Amino acid sequence: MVEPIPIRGREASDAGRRPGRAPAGPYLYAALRDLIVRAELTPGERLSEAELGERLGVSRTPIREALGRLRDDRLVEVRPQIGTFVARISPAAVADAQFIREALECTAVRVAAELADEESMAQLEENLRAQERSSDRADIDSWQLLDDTFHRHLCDLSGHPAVWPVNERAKSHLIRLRRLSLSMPDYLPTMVEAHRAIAAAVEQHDPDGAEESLREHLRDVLREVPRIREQHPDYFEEP
Amino acid sequence: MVEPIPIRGREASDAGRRPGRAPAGPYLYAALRDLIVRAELTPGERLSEAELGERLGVSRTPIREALGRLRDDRLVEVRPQIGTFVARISPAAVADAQFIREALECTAVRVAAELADEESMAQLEENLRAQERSSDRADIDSWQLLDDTFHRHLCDLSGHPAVWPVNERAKSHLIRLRRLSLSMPDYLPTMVEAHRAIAAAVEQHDPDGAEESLREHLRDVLREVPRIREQHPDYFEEP
DNA sequence: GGATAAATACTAGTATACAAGTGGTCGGAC
DNA sequence: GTCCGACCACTTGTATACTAGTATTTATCC
Repeated sequence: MVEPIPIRGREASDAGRRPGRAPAGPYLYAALRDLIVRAELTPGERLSEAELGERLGVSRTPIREALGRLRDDRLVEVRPQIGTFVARISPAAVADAQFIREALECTAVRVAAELADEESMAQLEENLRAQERSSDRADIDSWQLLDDTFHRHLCDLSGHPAVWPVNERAKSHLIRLRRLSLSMPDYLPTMVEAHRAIAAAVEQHDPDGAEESLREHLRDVLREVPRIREQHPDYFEEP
Repeated sequence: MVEPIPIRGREASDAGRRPGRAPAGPYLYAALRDLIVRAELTPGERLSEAELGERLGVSRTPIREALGRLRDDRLVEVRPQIGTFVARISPAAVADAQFIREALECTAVRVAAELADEESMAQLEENLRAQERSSDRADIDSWQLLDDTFHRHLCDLSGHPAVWPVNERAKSHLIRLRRLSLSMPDYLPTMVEAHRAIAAAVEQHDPDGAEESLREHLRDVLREVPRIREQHPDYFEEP
């Protein structure tokens, strides 16, 4: 798993109290979320606050905080007295997340297409070039970060920064699926191409085109679900 | 404030350990959220984990959990070492919440208008009648609950139950404004009328009409902002 | 009386101990 | 060999004590 982290709080050793540490909770949340999204903590896997705390070099307290937020994201299920489990993929939850994501991102991208200017387009273009480089290197990790950033840019272009955090948390299930689908060959270039089509519509101040391209792109991951389910049946909830 | 609550955990007295209590966190979250929404905890007011815990008869631990979630909702601001404050109303946050709410609810109501059947319409009708009774009695508290339920029904009619919790949390700021606006006379009947128009469009399987009515209704609260700001300038963030 | 430094009270973040409940294992009875 | 009950290990939820940092108050000096 991961190493002990520089955080506020009492350290096991007394070797120098370094002031001004950030609270551990948000960091732990992001780290655990990443492990779940990348299926390093696999769906159905049991987590233990005590064990996670030991491995990450903190007490249970900030672990609980992180797990609480992950529970809000429906990425973990907490069963009192029994344990905490990485949530299995539920088709219903996936459909819900897809609905929410489409509602938020497609509404945002329409506004983005109206408001786009040279500076924002330059930002998107830079991201797309970086995506291409990651795609050329078949670097899935960095590509997924850039994918996320691309979508974030689109949302931010709407002028409503709060959209992204809401969207980000609501689409957690989809990100897991996306990551599992990225293992498949020749997938990254297709994704980059789709992103380019969206950016072109935004640049041309075409809300309808942007929305259509984005919706098509967002629905792409759903087409992979049966294949993913075949490869990883235990990742999915029992019917 | 509120009374001590029946919860799991060690009680100050040893008078009978009653098993099977629900965790306190969710209850505390809802209770504090309600107090904030109703402006009993006023914008800018300082909260103390220790004091809240004392008043509510629990330790700081579940209070921290509830405050953490309220922070996620942007209803409180946590300043380490200094204190926790009820968030003031920020016009930018209001605009963001409005955007998200419209995206989610207007998308959902379009689907609801397609899927509506007799049973769901009966449910909405029952809620509307209850709203009228509350309006006749000028009972703001019960009306607001019914208002929320009405909107929840609309979201649930989309077939995506996860929309409501996401929407509910994202629109926290708006609910505060709505509550402040409800103090104004003759407001409730106008709200009920708007709800009726939305329900009629849903019944007539008219997605465009439903969306338009709902959007108009949702934007109504924004028109009250200048007046609310005049009455309660200290509730608002400094520019 | 005003300015400055030290002391104090308070805070959130965290670690640790305690309590209630669950599930698994083991031993005894049939 | 199977079933049942007791016991134990483990869990999450919670309370309490500790830590680092901030703001206010108090004491001292000019």
